[in-house]
Amino acid sequence: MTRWLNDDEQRAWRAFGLASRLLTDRLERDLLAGAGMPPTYYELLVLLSEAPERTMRMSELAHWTNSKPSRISHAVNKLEEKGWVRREHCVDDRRGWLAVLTDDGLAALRATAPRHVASVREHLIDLLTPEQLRQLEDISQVLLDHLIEPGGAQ
Amino acid sequence: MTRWLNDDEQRAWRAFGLASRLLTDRLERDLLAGAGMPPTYYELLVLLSEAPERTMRMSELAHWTNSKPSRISHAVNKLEEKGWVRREHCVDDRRGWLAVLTDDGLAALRATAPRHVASVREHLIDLLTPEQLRQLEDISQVLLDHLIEPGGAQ
DNA sequence: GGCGTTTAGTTCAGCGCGAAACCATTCAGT
DNA sequence: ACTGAATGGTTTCGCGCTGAACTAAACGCC
Repeated sequence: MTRWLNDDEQRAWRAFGLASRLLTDRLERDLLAGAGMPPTYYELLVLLSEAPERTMRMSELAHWTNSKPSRISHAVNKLEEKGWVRREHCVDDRRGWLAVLTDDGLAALRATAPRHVASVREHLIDLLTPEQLRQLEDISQVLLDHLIEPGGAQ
Repeated sequence: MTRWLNDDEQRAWRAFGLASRLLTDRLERDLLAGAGMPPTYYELLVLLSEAPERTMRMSELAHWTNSKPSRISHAVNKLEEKGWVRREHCVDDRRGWLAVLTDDGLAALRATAPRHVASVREHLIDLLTPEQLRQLEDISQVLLDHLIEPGGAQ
């Protein structure tokens, strides 16, 4: 009844599972060592830095990071403590809050980015041929089309 | 000075990063719903079930899961509470402990496996062509050769 | 044999996260 | 205008994990 994995499938799945876990761990360690923050926080700073006015609604941050509101709330708290982000009341909807990237936050991001990019290069990009990189993108896109929830994350 | 990512690299990296995170999350949710345990615990049961006498040293478990001793210690505690694993003193080295998969543990694993395999199929294997699956394995292997620490996990 | 060093494993404090309960504001239907 | 439902965020609690400090047993070397 159960369609078990054959040898090829087994090997591919195990290799992929382990590789993506190790890569994630490694990038996390590098970023933590270099920037004192986890990748998820870094991602928030990147999003804010690319947004108009360096500002985003909490719910937008949750949406674009495919995560739950509570995570954003926790994260923005921590980033606020570090002085990298500040909250502002939302004018047109008094339930909402805006997260604003501060100058210090932008500086921290700029100081960190080179090391992070170098890490991504070292442990992923530069290991693969351009052809493999294209294959990886195609494969990832297939997974994303399947996995992304229609309305984004809640 | 910094070699920034070009567009192709950027897209590949972002797609891969997000896809592997979403896949991990999804498999975790499925497994948690179906078996009441996180994937990491499941992995331990699998390892034990394949080991001679359904038995392994704590340090071996740590080695093969590429993880730290403290994680194994916590995990085996929890699995012991559930009655799926029990500890036995190691005879030839009285510092060490053996983790033994109980009959209940094996039963729990067997009851869970089909749903887990179905989940892996649904969200990964069956989405890809055999060609893509082979590419994914090759790519993963490149990463593993680079990332695996010579002596296993520390 | 005795003593410092290494090794196996546990414990404790703290982190990032999710689920669920909760509060405040806004919206929809009448 | 009023009331019930939906929405935006926060808070509390518990989980799995890590790093560091710690205990106990084994090893190396004289």
